[in-house]
Amino acid sequence: MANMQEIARIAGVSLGTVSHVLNNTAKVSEPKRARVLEAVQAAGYQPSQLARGLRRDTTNMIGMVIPDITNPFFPAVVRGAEDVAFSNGYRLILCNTDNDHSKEIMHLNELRTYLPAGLIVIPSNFSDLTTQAESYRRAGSGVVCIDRLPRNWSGDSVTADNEAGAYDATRHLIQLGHTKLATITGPLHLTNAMDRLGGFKRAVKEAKLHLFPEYVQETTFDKQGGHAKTLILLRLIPRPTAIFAGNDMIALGALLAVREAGLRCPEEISIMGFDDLDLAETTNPSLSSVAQPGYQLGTTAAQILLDRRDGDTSPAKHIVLETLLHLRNSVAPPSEETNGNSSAKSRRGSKQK
Amino acid sequence: MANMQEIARIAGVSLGTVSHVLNNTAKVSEPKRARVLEAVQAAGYQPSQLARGLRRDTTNMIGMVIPDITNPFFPAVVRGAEDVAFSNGYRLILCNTDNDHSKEIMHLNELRTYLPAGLIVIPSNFSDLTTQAESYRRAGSGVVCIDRLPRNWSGDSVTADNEAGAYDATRHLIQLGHTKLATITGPLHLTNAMDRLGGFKRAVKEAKLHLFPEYVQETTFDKQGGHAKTLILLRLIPRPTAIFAGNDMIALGALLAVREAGLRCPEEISIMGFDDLDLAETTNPSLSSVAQPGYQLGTTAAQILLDRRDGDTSPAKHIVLETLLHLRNSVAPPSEETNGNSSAKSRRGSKQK
DNA sequence: TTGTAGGCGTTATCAG
DNA sequence: CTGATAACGCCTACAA
Repeated sequence: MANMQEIARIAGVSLGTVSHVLNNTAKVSEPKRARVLEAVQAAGYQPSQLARGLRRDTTNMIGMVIPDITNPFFPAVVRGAEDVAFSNGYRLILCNTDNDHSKEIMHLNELRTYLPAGLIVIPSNFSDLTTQAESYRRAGSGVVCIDRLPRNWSGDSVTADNEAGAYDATRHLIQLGHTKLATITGPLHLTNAMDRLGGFKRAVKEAKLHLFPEYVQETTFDKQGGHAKTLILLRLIPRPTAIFAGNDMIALGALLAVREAGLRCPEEISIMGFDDLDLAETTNPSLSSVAQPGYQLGTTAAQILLDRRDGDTSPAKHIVLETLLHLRNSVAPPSEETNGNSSAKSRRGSKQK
Repeated sequence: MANMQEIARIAGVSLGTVSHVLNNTAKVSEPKRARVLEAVQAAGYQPSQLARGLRRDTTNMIGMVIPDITNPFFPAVVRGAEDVAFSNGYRLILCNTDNDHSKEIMHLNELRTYLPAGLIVIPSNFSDLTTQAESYRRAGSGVVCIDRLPRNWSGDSVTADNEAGAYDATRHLIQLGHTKLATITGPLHLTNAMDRLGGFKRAVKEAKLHLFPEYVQETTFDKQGGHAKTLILLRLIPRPTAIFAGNDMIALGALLAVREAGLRCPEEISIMGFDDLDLAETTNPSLSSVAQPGYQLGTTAAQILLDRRDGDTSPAKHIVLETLLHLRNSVAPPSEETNGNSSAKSRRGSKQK
């Protein structure tokens, strides 16, 4: 590859001048300017990002650390971040942590040596990233946590309104007449799982419904977990008539388990998901779910990073994006038999909807 | 961040010595060695990848250029590449092209200035990447094309056996007794779409079935395309009894269109997909599909890159991974009425399966 | 075995 | 306005 020296030679100017026209860092006479640009064009010259980064003490890379790109919720987030990054001249380095904190630390440590413009992190765990973030901040690059937050996180963050989303979804189930509501949560050391449980509980409490401890099952955010915990719920007496799943993968597992158990959804049991993945509309029955703006999670985070880089030194931002209840066919009012002990009143209430 | 100079000072040795123990590039006496290591530990030192790359003329980054991470087939590919890369100390820079060739060129040009160890590309288009690849090769880094190939590609490649996969799937439909087979292909300037059409045609021809030109519809690799083209196919007389979709997204659109048209799948029309995405098992009916090893596509490509970097100068590799027909509920023998003009013989044949 | 010094391609400072 | 020149942090001859 041609370098600046070469361009300078071709254009018949000094190396410094080339740099000046490339970076608009000083006025250069029109004729020389033109000659430089021409030489750049002719040689197909592109400045070495490596050398530039070394010299400027920062690069145009943004580190993106996520649990697993294979999890269907994350691609949209990554894409959002990449779109904003790319259109501003930044590139993404993608790292999967598999929710393994040691892997996360490795990535964080090494990424720093690239002097990235910033970092977008979906924390793998209950881990405390404060130290790491501090070290990034000292190096002049920001860190934004999204989707879920590490313990004691005081830096910039972008999350969905998990609590409100869960509350809305649960309330909807209650308004349909359900009184025996169960939930299968994600790992409760993750703030999003915890917040969703919080919203669920608030709605249940507000409706003055009794919540059996066994009606709250914790598992991993995947199909297997949803499947296993649903089988447990279905064996309970009284059996719940509605399950609020911590995310769509769990809901999918629940759907499978319900079918295996010979029950019909939504007639005998309602299932509500969270995330509103594409698959929600193609399952059978299609899945009602709380839609969360994954793409915007990514764009917002990237934008914050760029703003910070442009000198925004305002206090830490904690952006919370709204969710939206997307109703499909996996929820319905409880049937007479399955809801035997609920009052006629509440059932009538559900009919009004 | 501490640098080597600092470590040298702490350990009371010279900068060169630090480098030597870090890279095992010369024998260093045990006491000094220990002191260096200790200093490294204490300071939490990590070498600057930027400086190292500049000096070594290559970095531990691998550029990965794909159409769109949001397309459900690609995350597995990316993950495969990342896993092999990561476990060998390499990192991935992810770039989305949206099948836009100019965007692809931009990425390719800029990525080069990072001096990446190599490039994994899912070509966006019918574009000729030979020039680009040549320039990478001159810079000492390899380029591997996967999933589909650019025109005239003579470098390393990893693809699924699209032709054979499509052939197997079509043959299966034929063996079930279908004689009126249609296909909805992806963009035919993409080699994978073209190869799948090739396999389809080979099976049809081999069975001596007539193929109406209208039975071959070309569209984009997405749900909308599948939906629109299916509506066209359903209006045809005679109406096809089986549709081989170029990928699962198209198949999904087909499923939707069939349902909208008031037809039943698979009773009145069979649908076969390609990719075997996760969603294939949750659709209604679940989707029969040709499974293609996305994850392996990624791992294999990354491995080739690493082998090349380790000095493998053998001729260009063209690795073709096998596909596997995954049968579910969206295909069935044609019914009497819909297949009125097929011979009793062929139908009997299908019953034997 | 250890240290010194040159240079990778840029940017930025500072004279001219 | 323009051109030297000194870093940025590291690797690697080469010398000692």
